Amino acid sequence: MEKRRLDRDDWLRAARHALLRGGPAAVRVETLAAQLKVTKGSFYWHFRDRAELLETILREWEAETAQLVSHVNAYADAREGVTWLLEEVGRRVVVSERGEAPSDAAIFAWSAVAPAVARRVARVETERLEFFERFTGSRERGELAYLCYLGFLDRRRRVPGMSQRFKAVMEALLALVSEPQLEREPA
Amino acid sequence: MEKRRLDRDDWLRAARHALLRGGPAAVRVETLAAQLKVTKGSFYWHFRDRAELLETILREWEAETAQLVSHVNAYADAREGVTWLLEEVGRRVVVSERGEAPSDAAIFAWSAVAPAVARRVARVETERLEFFERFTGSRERGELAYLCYLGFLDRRRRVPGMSQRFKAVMEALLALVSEPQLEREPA
DNA sequence: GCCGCACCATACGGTGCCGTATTGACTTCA
DNA sequence: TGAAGTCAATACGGCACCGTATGGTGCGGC
Repeated sequence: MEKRRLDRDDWLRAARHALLRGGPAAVRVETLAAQLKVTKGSFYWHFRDRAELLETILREWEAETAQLVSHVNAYADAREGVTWLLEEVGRRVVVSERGEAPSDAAIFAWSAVAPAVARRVARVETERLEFFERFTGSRERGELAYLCYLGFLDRRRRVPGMSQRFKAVMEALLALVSEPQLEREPA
Repeated sequence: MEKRRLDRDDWLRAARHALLRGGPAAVRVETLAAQLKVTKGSFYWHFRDRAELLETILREWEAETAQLVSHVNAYADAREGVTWLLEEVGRRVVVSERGEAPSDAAIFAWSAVAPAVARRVARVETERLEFFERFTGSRERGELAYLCYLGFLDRRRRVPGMSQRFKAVMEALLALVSEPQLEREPA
């Protein structure tokens, strides 16, 4: 039944899932081993130690998100880029819940309790913010849009079925930040 | 030097701070004891166990936030309520970093890794959302505004000095969601 | 058919943490 | 002064986890 031997990626999948659900503290070698129905003898074959496992997950995320940014920046028309981005991120929001890919939500929650991770996450975020700034034509609105995305990731964990609303919420958001700012009435 | 004897609230302060910085996994009896320069013999005088400590923090937060909501709802004019709210929350954002009061940021990060906490947080959030809905006159914009607040709490952890920008960011946000939605152009 | 490699099991020492039990010390007030 | 109450130190058993050391097992190649 099932596969008998595991590879490095089986461990990574399990670890990503644990990280998403319970944070870094839940990524424990012996617990993962139990879930995978092997002993930790297997783990220490594929990884030097627990730190290497976590570091690998973080690096994967950095690579994936960097690729995403560079891809969306390749669009001449920012609006087209956003359309593609929404589609793509919408997909990832789903697959990452299974541990198939690194997840923004997991990494952000992790960064909240690990300053070293927070610094690396912040570096990635500047690229994202620059994109949103260009898209909305305003540093201020770009930031607000991004904060909204962050809030969605957070709140989604508390609201079952919110993942399905991703596209709808994001489109409402873009409609808001794309509107030209109205003039303040002089009196 | 300093105070010699501790009371329950000394432990709570330390625990809130640890929760904010490192999440629930960082709230450890012996670690807190070391920080407070006593042994855990003291802790188990003031609390039945670790669970009671965490439960107390959560309850305090629930009580504080409920009070906040009911106070802001007492304003006949929602705009006045928001003005007060911003002032008040801006204050708390600062004091909570010292552990003096329960912090939204700490609780939310906690709820990300503890489903039982997430359920209780979600309950509180419906009240908040209802207020923002009334204020913005739109369920959609109210939600977006709240998501933005959540995002701010998250991102603030990665950006030193962002707390100072709280008021500015929130005012930009309110300006955005208060604007009457423009009509979609028919063609 | 057996050799070697890739993967896993077993067993161990070490550490950090929880919670209990017991004793000690300092304070308050009769 | 002495008894009761409050807070803290010490010492212990237990568990979960990390990482290591070493032995076991199946499978491809020769």
